[in-house]
Amino acid sequence: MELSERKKKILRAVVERYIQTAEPIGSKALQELTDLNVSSATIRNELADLTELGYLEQPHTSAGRIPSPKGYRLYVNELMEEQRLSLEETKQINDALHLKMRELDKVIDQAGRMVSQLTNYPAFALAGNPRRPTIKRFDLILVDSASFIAVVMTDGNLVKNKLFRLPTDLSEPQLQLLTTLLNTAFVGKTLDQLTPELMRVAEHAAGGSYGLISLVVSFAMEVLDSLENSSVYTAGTSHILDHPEYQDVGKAQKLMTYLSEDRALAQSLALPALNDDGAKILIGPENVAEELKDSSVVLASYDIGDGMKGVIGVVGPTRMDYAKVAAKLSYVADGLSKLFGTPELPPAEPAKDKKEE
Amino acid sequence: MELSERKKKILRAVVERYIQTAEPIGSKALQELTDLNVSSATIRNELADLTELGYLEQPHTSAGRIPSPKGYRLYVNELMEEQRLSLEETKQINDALHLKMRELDKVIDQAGRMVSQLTNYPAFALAGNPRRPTIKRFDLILVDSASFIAVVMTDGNLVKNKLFRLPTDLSEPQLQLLTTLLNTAFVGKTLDQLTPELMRVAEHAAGGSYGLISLVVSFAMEVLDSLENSSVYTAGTSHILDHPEYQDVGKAQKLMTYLSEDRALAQSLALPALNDDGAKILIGPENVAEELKDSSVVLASYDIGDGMKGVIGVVGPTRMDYAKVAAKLSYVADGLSKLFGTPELPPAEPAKDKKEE
DNA sequence: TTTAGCACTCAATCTATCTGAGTGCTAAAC
DNA sequence: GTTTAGCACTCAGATAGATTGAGTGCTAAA
Repeated sequence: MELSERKKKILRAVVERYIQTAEPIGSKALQELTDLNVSSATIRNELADLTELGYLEQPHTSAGRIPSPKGYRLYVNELMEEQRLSLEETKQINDALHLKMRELDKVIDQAGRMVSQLTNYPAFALAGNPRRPTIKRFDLILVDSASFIAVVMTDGNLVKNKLFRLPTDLSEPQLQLLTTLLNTAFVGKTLDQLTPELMRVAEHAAGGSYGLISLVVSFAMEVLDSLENSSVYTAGTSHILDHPEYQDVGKAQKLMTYLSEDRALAQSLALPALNDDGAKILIGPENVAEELKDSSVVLASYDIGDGMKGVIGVVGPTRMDYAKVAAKLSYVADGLSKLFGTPELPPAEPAKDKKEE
Repeated sequence: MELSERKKKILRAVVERYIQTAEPIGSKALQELTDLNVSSATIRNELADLTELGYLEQPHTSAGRIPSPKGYRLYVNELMEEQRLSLEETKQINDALHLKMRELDKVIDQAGRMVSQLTNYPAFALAGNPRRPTIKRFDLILVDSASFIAVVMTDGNLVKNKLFRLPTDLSEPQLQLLTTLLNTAFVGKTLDQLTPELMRVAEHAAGGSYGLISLVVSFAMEVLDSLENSSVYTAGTSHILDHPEYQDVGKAQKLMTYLSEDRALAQSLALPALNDDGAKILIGPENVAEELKDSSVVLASYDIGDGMKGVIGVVGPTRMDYAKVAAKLSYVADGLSKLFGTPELPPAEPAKDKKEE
C-alpha cells in the first residue's frame, strides 16, 4: 500500500530531523518543521498510522517518534534527495586521490582513510579478486655475487619483489638459467597448482642450484596467497565514539572489535557490494553480521582493472546521513576507478595515433 | 631519602593490587594482603607517610589509596619483579613471528597486531631511519613493448617496484640506456639531492626518451619519501575500552584519536625509544604528548639491520601491568631483531667456507 | 477529516536521606 | 619511640520519593 503524500512528507521530516539531532521528535516540532498547515493533533494521527505500519518507533509511550529500519529503508529508497557535493568537497577528494603513492596496498589503505576523514565515520577498504590470481612472470636481478632480487608479476599486473641474500656465490648466467626455468615451469599457475612435485621437478632440472627455485617459488606463493586473502584496511574507528548511540561503551566496543576483525568484515561486506555499481546501503538488521544489526553500512565498489574489484565503505549508526555519505562514497569510488583505469602518466609527448588502440 | 623496607612492601602491595582491581585500596585490605604483622592503624600511618611523600594518592578523603605516577615509577624502577614468560607464551610469540611474509611493511604491521593481541592493550609499531636513505640502484625490466617495471633499491636494501605502462613503444636497448643513465646520475642521492636540474640534465642526456627518466625518478622519490616519513601501524585500539579508566567516552576518544594520528605518535614515541635497548616505560605525565599525560606507554626497540631501527609499543592506563607487558615486549623485540638479523633462508646445502665471509 | 482539549504516561531530574568504607587523630599500651 | 585500639568524621554512592514536562491517545465538537 502506497503511503499518502502527507505521510511521506512527515516520515521524511522525522528521518531528517532525527539524523541531525539523534532525539525523538514529536508532533508539535513536526508541525513547525513541515509546511503542512495542519494541527499537531492531525500529525499525531498520522504518526500513529506510521507507527502502526512499522515505519516509526517509540522509545517509550511518552516520547516522540524515531525512524525504524523500515522507515530508513523507505527514506533511502524513495524520499532521499540525491546530495550533490560542493565544489570544495569534490576538490578535496580529487586532491587526496592524486596525492599518494600508487602502490596497490597503499592506495586502498589511503582510500579508506580518506573516506573516513571525509565522512566522519569509521571506514574500511578492501580489494577483492573474483578470479584466482596466477603468476605471469618472473625476473631475477643480480645485485652482487651473493644476493639477487626476485620480481614476481601476477596476471593482474601486480608486481612484488623480494631481496634474497645467499651464503654462496651466484653468476649472471646461472641466474638467467633459473629465470628461464621459473618462467617455463610456473607461469600461469594458481596457488594450488604450485605443488611440491612441480617444484621438485624444476629443482632437479636446475641441477645444483641449492634450492633456489624453491625459495623463489615460495615467495611467489606468498604473493598469491596474500592476493587471495586480501586484507582489509580500517580507518577512523574512533569516530564511532562521536555518536550518542555508542555512548554505551559496551556497544561501542562490540562494534570496534568487529571492525578490527579483518576477515569477518571482508566476508560479510565484500559480497553484497561486489556486484552493484553505485552506493549500496545496508540498514540495521539488513546486515548479515550480528554485530552490525543495529548499525548501518554504506558501500561502494570500484574497478581496479583487470577484473579486480575493490570496495570502500563506511559504518555508522542507523541514524546516518545516508544522502551525504552515499554521495561522497560514490564519488570516491568513481575517482578510484578512473585512477586505476588510466595508464601511468603518459610522457609529455602525446601519442598521436591514439585511436588505433 | 630511602624508604623503609616496610613502606616499600606496602607500596608494592598497593600497586600490584591496584593494577589488578582498579580500585583504591585501604589499610585493612593491606593488612590482610601483606605478611606484615601489624595493625591496620600502623598501616594507616605508613600510608599517610607514603601519601605525604607523593607515592600515593587519595581520590577523596574517605577512599583508599592509589599509586601516583611517582609511585608507579618507584615500583617500576625498584620493586617490580622481572616477569618470566611461560613456555606457552614464548611459543605463541615465536610461532607468530615466523608465520608471516617478510616484507618490511608487513612485518612491522604484523608485529604491532601481535603485540596488541598478546598484551590486550592497543599497540603500535614503526620503523625509523637514523640516516637519510639514498637510492642504491635502479633496474628496468621490459614487460612488453609498451610497459616496463622499474625496480628501485635503497641503501638499506629495501626494494620497491612499480609497473609503468606507456603510450609508446620501447625497445630493450633503449631501456638499457635508461638504466645506465639512471644508475650513473641518481645513485647515492638523498631525496633533497634529486633536484629538478639534475633531472633535466639526465633527461637531456637520454635524448628523445619522452620524459621516462622523470617518471622513474619521481617514483624513486616517492620511495625515499615514504622511507623518511615511515608510517606507524596501530592495532587493537579497541582494547582501550576494556579498561575502566576509559569508561568516560570522552577520555577514550581523545586517546584513540591521538593514536590514529600517525605523525604525532611517531614523533613523540620514536625519540625516547630509539636509543635504549630493552623496554622503556613512560608513566603518565612523563609522556611529552598532552594526550598521553594520564596514560602509560611501554616501548621496545629492535634492529632492522643496516642501521635502521624499529619500535614497538603499547599504550594503556597508568594502571598497567608493567611487568608482564615489558617482558612480552622485550621478547618480541628480540625476536624481531633476530628475524631481521638472519639472512634469507640459506638453501639446503650449507655453505662450507662460511668463515671466509 | 480535522481540530481543540484534556487526562495520562513515563523518562529524566532533582532532593533528601542513608550507608559504609576508610580516614585522621588521640591517648593508652608496648 | 613505635604500635595499637578507639572513635568521630568525611564523603562517594546507593536508594527512594517527589517534581517536571514533553509528548501521547482519545474524545467530542467543528
